Amino acid sequence: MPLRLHNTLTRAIELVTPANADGVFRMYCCGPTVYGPSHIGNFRAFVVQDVLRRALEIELGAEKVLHARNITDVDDRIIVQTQTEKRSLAEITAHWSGLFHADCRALNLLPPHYEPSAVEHIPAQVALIERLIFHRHAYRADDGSVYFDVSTYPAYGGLARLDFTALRKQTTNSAGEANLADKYDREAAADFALWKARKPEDGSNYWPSPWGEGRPGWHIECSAMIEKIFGGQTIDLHGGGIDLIFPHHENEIAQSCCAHESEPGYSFVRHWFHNAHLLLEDTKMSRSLGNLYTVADIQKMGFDPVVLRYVLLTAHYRSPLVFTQNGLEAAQSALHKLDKHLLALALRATGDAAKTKETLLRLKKSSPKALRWGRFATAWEVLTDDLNVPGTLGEIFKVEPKAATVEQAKEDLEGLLKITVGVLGLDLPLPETKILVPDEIVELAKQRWAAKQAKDFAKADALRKELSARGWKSLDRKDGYDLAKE
RNA sequence: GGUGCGGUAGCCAAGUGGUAAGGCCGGAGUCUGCAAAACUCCCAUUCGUCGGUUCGAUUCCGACCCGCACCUCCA
Repeated sequence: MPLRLHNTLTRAIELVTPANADGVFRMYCCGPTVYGPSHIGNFRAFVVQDVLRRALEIELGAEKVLHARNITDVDDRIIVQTQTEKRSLAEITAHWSGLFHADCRALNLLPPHYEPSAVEHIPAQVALIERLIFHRHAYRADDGSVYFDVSTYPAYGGLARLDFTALRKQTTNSAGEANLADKYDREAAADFALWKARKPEDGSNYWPSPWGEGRPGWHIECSAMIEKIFGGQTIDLHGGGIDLIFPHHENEIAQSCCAHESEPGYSFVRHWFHNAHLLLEDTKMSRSLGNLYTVADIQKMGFDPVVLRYVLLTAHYRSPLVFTQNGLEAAQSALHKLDKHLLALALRATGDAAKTKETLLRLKKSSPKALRWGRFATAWEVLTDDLNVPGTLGEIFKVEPKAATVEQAKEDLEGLLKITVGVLGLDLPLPETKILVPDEIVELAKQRWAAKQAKDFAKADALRKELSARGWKSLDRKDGYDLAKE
């Protein structure tokens, strides 16, 4: 079955296919604003987009997918930081984007083919704003800021399906606060900034423009970078968190469509792909609320990032997902189970325990598209229905790791690797975790093993209790033992 | 208030007009001195509530209750 996905624009499940004659699928995803650590809720979006990309590469071939994800490195909050921390914008954004990339690697995210920076695309943004002013979709305010005139784009609100006549009359926002329209020098509350005029508190963070010094507004960067990277043609898919539907993506549509109004039939994006949020105790995880966890926090809790990746995939991408410690533990156990299935199939396929590791490594290095599905074809079928990852996981576990024949084991081994590592990006098996054992624990364990060898079970049991009191346990084998934390 | 999404076992979570996938936890057993690991088996007469349509609804329709999100900082 070809891949089908929910499209926010039409609210329907649609086939995702490349529109262009070259057969290349072009996707753009809104990336992080690098003013602080990215949290695991941010990564839900990037993990989901990564699975989509991998699925597209399976379907179309890796060379037929182009993926762009921007870095927002100019923004009000970053500029405030340059002043409070007395560091340059470049210094701050380099620091946080470096950490972001490290987290991406830890989560096994494929690097995008393009990773444009907003600061590096200021001329492209200025050029786009000029086009909008030329076509009378934007106006310069007295202070030198430029705003998009929403009233010139009748289709505005189409993505979010908001009623703008009602919205304009609204005098309070969701929190019951007064509408902030008057704070800005714009003609209508719905108008949004394309260019923000320089203010004294901006420090050295301003750029020249035909309207005076200042900096670009947020929404224009994506429109400009998409234009630049993909040559102004319609792109196949645009992704982001559900919170970006309005106003960010709504505004992008308005900007890009108005800039192209001289081209009849122009469409900006064919398919809009939005994921629901990660929640913490029924509340959205967000930087402003301060209720966030980072990838580093998860590692400090003793979990490998692949466990987090699994957790982020346990709910369908359009459903909210509540993050809990319990969820991490369940994910770790489930991954362990998959790991066992993988080893069982590899052992059967190779018939030789010594060869399994080497075989697994070799298969993992090969292109996922080249691998066979075996009995995991149904898992893929389920995935193609709107990226139903929970359903896919169910299908994966339904396949008994006992293959009927060696040939089937070989095929299944490829299939299991293809779906888990190749599509879901769950890089199994789990790396063996190295644990530091205190000397006193090592000594107690030695004594216990000696007592056990001497068949002094009373002493051995007493020592096991000693170990337990210190939080450790001995896992005995025939020829020795391992130590583990209880 | 407007708009949208959702309420499925102890927890997480798919799904379908024909009688409930899967994961975690838990229980029983096999095997080991013990413990663990591993393996086998068990674990929702029921899908928020109340009505309706239907031979039949968890699945469709209506009402209601509850939760979450968005309504110009947000992945």
